Amino acid sequence: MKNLVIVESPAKAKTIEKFLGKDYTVRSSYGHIRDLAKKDMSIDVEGGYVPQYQVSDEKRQLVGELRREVAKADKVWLASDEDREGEAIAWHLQETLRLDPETTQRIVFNEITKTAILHAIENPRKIDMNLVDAQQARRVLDRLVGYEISPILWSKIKPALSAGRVQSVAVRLIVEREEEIKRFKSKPYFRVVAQLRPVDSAKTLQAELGRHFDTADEAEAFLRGLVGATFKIGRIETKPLRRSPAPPFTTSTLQQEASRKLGFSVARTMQVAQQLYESGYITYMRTDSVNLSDLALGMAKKEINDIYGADYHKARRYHTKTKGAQEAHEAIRPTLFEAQTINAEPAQRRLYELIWKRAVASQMADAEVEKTEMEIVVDRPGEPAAATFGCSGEQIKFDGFLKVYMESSDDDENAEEGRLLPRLPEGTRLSLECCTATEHYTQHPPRYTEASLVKKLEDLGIGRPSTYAPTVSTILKREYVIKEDREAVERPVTTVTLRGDTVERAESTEKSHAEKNKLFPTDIGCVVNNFLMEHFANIMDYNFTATVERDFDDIAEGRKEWHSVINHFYVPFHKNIKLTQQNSQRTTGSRLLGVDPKSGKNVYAKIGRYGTLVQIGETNSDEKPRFASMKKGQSIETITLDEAMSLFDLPRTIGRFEDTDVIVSIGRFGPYVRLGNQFYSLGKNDDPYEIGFERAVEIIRAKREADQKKEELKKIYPHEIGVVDGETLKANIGRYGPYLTFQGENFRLGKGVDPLKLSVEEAMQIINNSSKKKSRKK
DNA sequence: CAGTGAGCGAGCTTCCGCTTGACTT
Repeated sequence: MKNLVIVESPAKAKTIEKFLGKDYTVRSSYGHIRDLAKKDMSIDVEGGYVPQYQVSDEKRQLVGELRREVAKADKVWLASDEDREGEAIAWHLQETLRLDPETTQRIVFNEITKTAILHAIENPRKIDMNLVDAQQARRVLDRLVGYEISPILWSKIKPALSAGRVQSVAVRLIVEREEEIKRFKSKPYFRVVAQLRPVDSAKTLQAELGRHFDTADEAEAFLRGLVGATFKIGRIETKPLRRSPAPPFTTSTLQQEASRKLGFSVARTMQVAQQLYESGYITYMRTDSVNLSDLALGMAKKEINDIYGADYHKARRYHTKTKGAQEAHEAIRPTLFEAQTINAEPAQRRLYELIWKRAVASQMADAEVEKTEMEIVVDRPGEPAAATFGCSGEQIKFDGFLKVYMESSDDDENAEEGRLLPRLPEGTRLSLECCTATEHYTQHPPRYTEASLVKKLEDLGIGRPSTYAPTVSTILKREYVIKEDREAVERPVTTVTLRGDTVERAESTEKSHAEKNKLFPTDIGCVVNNFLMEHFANIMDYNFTATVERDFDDIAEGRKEWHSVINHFYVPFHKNIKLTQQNSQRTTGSRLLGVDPKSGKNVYAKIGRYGTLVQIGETNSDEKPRFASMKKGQSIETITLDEAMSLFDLPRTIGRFEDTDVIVSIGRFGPYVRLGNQFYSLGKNDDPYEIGFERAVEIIRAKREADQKKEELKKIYPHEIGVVDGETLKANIGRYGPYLTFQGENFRLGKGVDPLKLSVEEAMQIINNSSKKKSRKK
């Protein structure tokens, strides 16, 4: 009997094939094989929302191969994931491969072990059409929303913009956070810290006053009142504290920790995780589950017992609280817990170690901490109300999981270090060494990083593990948001110090927090967001996804019919689309900056077809207005009239070289120097408004030299190294340096390898070592 | 590839979720 099993991922197929023996062929569908056609809506709205599905060009060959496998097989098993999308993949396979629903077996397993798979094989079922319909509703809704709103943006704001259930809400979060920050008024306040010395002790104790002061004067008055005061230890409270480890990684928590601890972007995290997955080091990296399989629990236990001892082990099962989680996979964990680290390139090794630590720690004992809080009572002469200072200390009694892993938080600056307090009895008298009031500023709410945006989206139940990274890419690519750094700014701080009987004030500066890789909304992002908020408030509602997800659940449970759910949404939505298209004005975000002193005409900043621009004169006047694109970093809201006027300084003629004008300007692809009809791109640090003649000529010469080098390389490459099995083996040169070509495939060369000096044997060795592609094909 | 933003009009852009290669101006 010949069996064909189809799963979603090729790496999974490889593993499963080993468990099933020679009667089973395991193939992969590589995700969805069919989807709505890209062009047009591809939904017959009038005919009752019939989706028009299509096998895409990239999947056509695969579908052909699967058809041939089906023809050879007696029985077909559809083993895609056990969730809405997985069920739909199975159904699309059944339809496209023309499988008989009566004989086709649908199986699911959420653990890749022999027992789990054999158990699945023994318990096949039919495709659950309710679940499929829930997916169809999800798919159709997203298409309707995206493909009906986007064209409105093209006509009302700018071409090639986009809107969608997920991306538009992501942008909204960033725009609103920026507005919050703009509204935020940073206020100074004074923290008072005292250095106290217990009698007969050399060691001082640091304690902080329980309240803050608004002004230096108030702080000073307080400090003066401390002159002649007596200090003694009041209540001491010691309580045991337990800390528990965080659950093992999901996609979103991995992205957050890799961002905080390793500085990875979410895309990089996913790329490296994919490599680890394909090399068999970790389980699947796109998951919303915190569950560990029994196998994993056993391995973790053994590993912890071996390394740290049985005291450090505690079996724990975690449960997902995430909204809309589908839990088709395990949490992200090492496949083999015994490998504490791996021999791989640094990024892979570091991410792996992070995953290992988090997974292992999740099965370890609580940390036991003793927390001591000490109150210090101040008796001031002539002052009836007592002032109290406080200090706290921590002592780790048992480190437990902390031995392996500590989760980071986004604002580590405020992390309190657990310091130890001296053991002193209540009532101990203390003498005041000094007391300082230091000025601080209240902090605005933090801007989102890629990873904290993902966390927020996950909290709202918006988006899926497979789309977090692509969603971030989309809103960056559309230029709704940009990733930027903000340098720390210096601000004045006053400190007031009491030492002995004298109070002194000192002025100094402190630096605010620098921000790195934070997400800022752009002008386009803000204008699009305002437009969508005004006309499509329901789609922009943070609860929109959660609400429709409830409908999808109802469909999956058979309580609702999907067409009627879509109809209920679409009728008012489409009416609104038509109304908005007819009635809303073209939106440019235009702002009047002032009057051009030369012409007396109005100067505006606004969004144009190709980005933000500055305009002198009226659009609807007889005389055509003058335009200039804005520079990177400028925005409609903040650009000044002077800055705007200076944009018209280009093109500049800065001298003559080789009897030709040297002209500097900015083009479609950035700033350039032009000599006749030859163009030379400016460097990253060159400012076209400032650049001088000498630097321009330097750029021209450098480019010519580089071009000449390229010409010479072209003469050398492609370089034939030799002939193997009747196929020529060549070295070629591309954008990323030299590479090898053999049998129609390309192979990377390591750094420092001179392709011209390679022998045939050496080259073949490089090919054989790096050709994972080939071994897979065979 | 190197201003285009007026006006004319053709043709294009766009969603979310599932999954990996392919790729050297």
